[in-house]
Amino acid sequence: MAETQERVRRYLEDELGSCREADVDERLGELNDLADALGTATVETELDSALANETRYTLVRVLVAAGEELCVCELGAVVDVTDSGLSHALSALVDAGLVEGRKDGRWKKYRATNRAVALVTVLDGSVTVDE
Amino acid sequence: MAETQERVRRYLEDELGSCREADVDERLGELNDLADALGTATVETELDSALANETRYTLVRVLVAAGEELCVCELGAVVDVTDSGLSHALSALVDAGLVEGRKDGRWKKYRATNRAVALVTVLDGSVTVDE
DNA sequence: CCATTAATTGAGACTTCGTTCAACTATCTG
DNA sequence: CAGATAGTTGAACGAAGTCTCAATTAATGG
Repeated sequence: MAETQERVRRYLEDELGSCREADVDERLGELNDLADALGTATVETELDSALANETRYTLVRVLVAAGEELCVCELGAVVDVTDSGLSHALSALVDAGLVEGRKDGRWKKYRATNRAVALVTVLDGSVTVDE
Repeated sequence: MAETQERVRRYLEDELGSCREADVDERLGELNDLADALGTATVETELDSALANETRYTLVRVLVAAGEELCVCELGAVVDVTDSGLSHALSALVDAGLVEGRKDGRWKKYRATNRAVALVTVLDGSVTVDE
């Protein structure tokens, strides 16, 4: 930490030609302001984590593409895990707010939430962003 | 698999009142078409994985917020890992196409790519999607 | 009310991640 | 060229994640 400050000081000296204590402090302040504006980082990391697994990602995308509720038994035809694995995956997606479940007699149906639709839409698009 | 087909068959019988073999086949076909349209799933899972960690996510967001190159030494002031950990994180982000690095004398500077800007922008927004 | 089926839960095995430590490369400065 | 500094690399280890198995709950139908 003190170590880090020293390095930034030398960097600024290099960049600015000269450098006072105040400059280092100001720059570190700016950097911390940037970081502080990131209060929701944890929430969004959890969101990403939910999609950072092929089973879950496929489930979400199928549900988004379907645009309607699908039965667990139908989802089982789409991913290659046991019933148990499927259930664990769906429950993780519910926790992340990407999917909602509804029990219907002896069947259970899941559908994508608005958030899931928004996210998947953008992820699809982002891959083709030119740079 | 054969097990899954049986269950879907019973489900469709339940939903439709009756059900022929052809109906099951058709439904399974539809589901597989949905899944097949997801060819890029792996790529996007990797994208999400890159952001599914607080260190990396913070780095990307700081770089996006900064809107300019930042020196590794400056980034070190923002996340709480060793130099080595920071370097590993940045290299993972480069692999994911979210960040680009440039060597400048004895310093190294990183900046966010367009893809990173697009993704972060949407993730910021998605959290406030009402449902 | 017993058997069957849909789905979930928890425990445990196995894998993948994230971080640090130590060693290394490259650049600058005297 | 010697010493210091910026940053990277690879090995290693603990933590977290993902899957399966076995047991369990809940709904249905004879």
